[in-house]
Amino acid sequence: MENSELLNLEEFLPYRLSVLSNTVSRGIAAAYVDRFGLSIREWRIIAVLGRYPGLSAAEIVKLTEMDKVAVSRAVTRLTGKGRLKRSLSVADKRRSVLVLSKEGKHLFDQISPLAKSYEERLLKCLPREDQDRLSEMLDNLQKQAKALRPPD
Amino acid sequence: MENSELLNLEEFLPYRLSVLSNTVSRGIAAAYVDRFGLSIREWRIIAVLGRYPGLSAAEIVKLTEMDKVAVSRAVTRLTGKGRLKRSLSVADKRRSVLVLSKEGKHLFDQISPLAKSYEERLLKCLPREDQDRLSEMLDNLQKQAKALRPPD
DNA sequence: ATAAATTAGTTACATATGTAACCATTATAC
DNA sequence: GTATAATGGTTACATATGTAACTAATTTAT
Repeated sequence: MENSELLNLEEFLPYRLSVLSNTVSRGIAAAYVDRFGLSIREWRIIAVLGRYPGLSAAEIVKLTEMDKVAVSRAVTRLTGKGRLKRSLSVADKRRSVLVLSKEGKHLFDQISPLAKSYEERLLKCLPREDQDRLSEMLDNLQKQAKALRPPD
Repeated sequence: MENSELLNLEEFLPYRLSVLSNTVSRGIAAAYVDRFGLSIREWRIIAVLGRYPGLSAAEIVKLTEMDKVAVSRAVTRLTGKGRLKRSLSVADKRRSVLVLSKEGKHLFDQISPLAKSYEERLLKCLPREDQDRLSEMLDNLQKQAKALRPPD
């Protein structure tokens, strides 16, 4: 066995992405989980609906790459807490139509600046041109990762 | 409220990192989870011990940013399945000394090339110089994210 | 030398998660 | 038009997970 075939975890991109993503997600979560009683996934749904009101659960799944059961459950919880309003599409009675309630919007308005502030501080470690380049690379990687993924 | 303060999820780095990391992790997991009966976290521990035999659980925690309970449990499972050998440090009887068993090594040898092959295919979407630059950026981001994280 | 604090690791509990099976509705095939 | 397939979403089950409380060993302070 060639040593070069063995994995060096510290240089392994998937591993580094995972570690970074966990560190970052927890860093942001620290700013809202306790304060607003919102899980990371719930916040993600608030955030996506804040941007795109009226999405269905399936559309949230596509946008966020979250599991559809996870979305269903988070939506149920958020609706139960009055942070989301759920109705059925007239055109297709299977589809839900999801929008933030007044309270949900308020949450979105409060957490958005916290999240953006975190991002800003995080990106301070990169020069502006690197930031743009990173953004492009992440787009490309995401497309490639999706292409490599076996069909469900 | 200025619109610029509101979050645009698609441009939000933490979100994009999370989505990418999930897509990638699942993409690789598809190659080993069913085939070798190994969870993502178990594989991560195999991988890190393949590289650094003799680590303690706490050292694995530091290296991987995994939760210490998660590590403890994965180690217990792996030991139970005969994929890991656990002994106690002579110098400090609290510390475990963890090494791959023969079977664990075999797993590491089998999965490493699969993982590396995935990484190679993933990185094909970036020119070589971008790859190097990405690597640097991820290092910087990781350091920054750790610095921003509130102390435990 | 001993009490208090720290560290390594595990356990118990409540909650979260993934998989598969399941309705209900809509689309497709014939 | 009816049977079949596909889609949106939920539920049930087994497992996985995070938090906090815990034991045991070691270190630090006095």
